[in-house]
Amino acid sequence: MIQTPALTEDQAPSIRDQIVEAADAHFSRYGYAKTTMADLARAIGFSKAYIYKFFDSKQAIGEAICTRCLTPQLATIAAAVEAAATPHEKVRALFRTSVKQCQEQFFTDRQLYDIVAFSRSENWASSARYVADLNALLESIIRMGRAQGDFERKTPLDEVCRGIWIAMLPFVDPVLLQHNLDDVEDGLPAVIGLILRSLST
Amino acid sequence: MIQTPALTEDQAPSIRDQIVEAADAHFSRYGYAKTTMADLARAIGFSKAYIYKFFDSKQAIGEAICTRCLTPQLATIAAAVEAAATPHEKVRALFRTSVKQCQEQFFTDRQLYDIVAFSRSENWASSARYVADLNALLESIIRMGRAQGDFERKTPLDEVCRGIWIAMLPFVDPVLLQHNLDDVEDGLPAVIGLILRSLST
DNA sequence: CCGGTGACCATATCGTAATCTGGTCACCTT
DNA sequence: AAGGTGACCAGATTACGATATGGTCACCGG
Repeated sequence: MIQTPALTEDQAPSIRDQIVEAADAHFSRYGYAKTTMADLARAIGFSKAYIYKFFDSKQAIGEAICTRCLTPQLATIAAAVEAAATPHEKVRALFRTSVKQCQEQFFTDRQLYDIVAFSRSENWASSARYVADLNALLESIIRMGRAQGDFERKTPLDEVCRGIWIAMLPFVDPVLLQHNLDDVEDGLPAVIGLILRSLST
Repeated sequence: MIQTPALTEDQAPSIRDQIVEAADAHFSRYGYAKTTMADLARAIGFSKAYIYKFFDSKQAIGEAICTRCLTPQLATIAAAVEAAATPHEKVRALFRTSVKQCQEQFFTDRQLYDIVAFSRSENWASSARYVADLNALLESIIRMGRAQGDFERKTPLDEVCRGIWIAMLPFVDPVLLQHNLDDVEDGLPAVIGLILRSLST
């Protein structure tokens, strides 16, 4: 199956890509709500109706933008986890960089942060994937930690992951993080410490 | 200093009490926002201005109602903690009954629940006291658990309490609890278990 | 002085008519 | 058929005057 046209070396960007690019620019400048489909259409020089040949809805475009934000964040987190030596350190790295990424986006790209937060609160597919991936990563770390004998093994794996995720919610959920920004400095280490102690044998 | 008039056995309720009573009735029927000071005034048969001789603001009345809700809840929680045998059980009792109280109020007195939630989100004195009291209770339990050798003692007490509180936020904060009602059944035991494991030696 | 109030003000809230926006569809052009 | 569009619609949103509300104050009667 041919994946892309791939006719020329630096081919003209596909219409779809143009839409995403325009959406990124507009969303990050004016926000999701205040950007209209007409704005996007004008930006790419086609009619509004044409956009619907590539995206089912405005939300679908929003999800694409979210994925665009979230994918590199996930990669950074995965890299940090990779770089950490012990399972303990990996758990710490997972949550510390996860929160740091969120915070950074909050201060540099407030508009996009709001979209991501909204996406999370509405449980869009883009956010659902991100959450699922983070949880899978967490689970794999705990599995490894158990295999190496660093973590306790009595509690059901699912329950442990569930508990950790909920405990981290105030920092890991963008909507909640907004209200807890001041608590990150002191509170985050406290919760991570709590989690690490709960995992220890 | 004389605390109450205390002239007759079942004396006429003080104006202040009448106001609180009327507020309780109106708030729980129509909600905080839709109850006007004029409504309250009419209910007690005095003028609106007169209410301000007893309360500085509508919010002050709201706080009185919150305290009225929260005080018995706190008593119930304290009793449950008292009844529990071990520090482990006391921690479990603290959070289980705390959440149960919230849930019950949510289903039986939705309007009042909303006021309490609002009070919490705005950090009114009524809620601040409740939170402070719960935290003090938690701290005393952990102190006892440490003294008895049931809980680990390395981690600073403050940090432990802080971490536990934040981890429980999704269930202990009325605003968040609303969005997590479905997660209580599975999630709450998971988080409490997590906390208990983190406390163990 | 104590118990109590009507009239008043700035702001919040509401009702609603006008406008805007997401989304659809028949249809056009090449 | 493939690429593309204007015109249209129901419901969301806005603008804004009218109304309602929290709060204050000078003042009244005994």
